[in-house]
Amino acid sequence: MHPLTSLLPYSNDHFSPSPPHLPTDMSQKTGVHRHQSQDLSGYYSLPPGGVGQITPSMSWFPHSLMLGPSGVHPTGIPHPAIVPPSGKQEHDQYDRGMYMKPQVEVKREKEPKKPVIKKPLNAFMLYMKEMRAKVIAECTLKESAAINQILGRRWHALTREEQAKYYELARKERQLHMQLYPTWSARDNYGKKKRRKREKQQDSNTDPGSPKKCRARFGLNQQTDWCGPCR
DNA sequence: CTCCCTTTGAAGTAA
DNA sequence: TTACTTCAAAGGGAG
Repeated sequence: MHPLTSLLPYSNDHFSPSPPHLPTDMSQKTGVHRHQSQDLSGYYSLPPGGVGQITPSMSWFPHSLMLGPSGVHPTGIPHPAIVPPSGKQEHDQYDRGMYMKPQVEVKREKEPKKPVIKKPLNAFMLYMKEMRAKVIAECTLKESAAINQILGRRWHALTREEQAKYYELARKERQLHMQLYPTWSARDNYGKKKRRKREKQQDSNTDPGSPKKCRARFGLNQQTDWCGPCR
């Protein structure tokens, strides 16, 4: 289970700050302020003097300062978005506990290199995290690309209420992320991944592009052009 | 080793 | 504004 999401009391909608029928997320841009997110302290029972006091200048912080000896954030929330900057940061974070690796204590002399703070997961990503194992078990597939296609279909097959759960969860992830790293921006990770191809995703006629774009272009219903044992 | 693939959604950039 | 791009996860496959 996602160490962060496991903290989120989304088991029910009793808190439901917004109607559950939509991915209502307008609040994040319009209402919520980066330093004073009203409702979060209640959700995560942040100690007074916890993240609420994070100053913009502390947007990134050496683990030695902000994380306890066990790598736990002062709030007690082991946020998984922090990933050691060294080596590959893509396939070894979150549930492997690697984000807790005390990379500063290993090589502390050198400049403490900013820890990589990853993007918060969106609703679909959270859904994938939760359902991936189940799909793999059902389908005997292993390749993530194939699994993700199935998950994409299943995502669309969900009811609005079912999706709303993940939208709500994602909203909280973003809010928590915002509290923990007030000055973080998605821009920070731009260009961190090296891409081999892509270049120019041009020509809309000969190259249909991704299924998503293709469906959008032709107005296809995603349900229709799928078949196979894994539905 | 590292990147690609593949999905959706959030957020960034460029026009 | 609008359109396009990048990155979040994941793990087998490819280079």
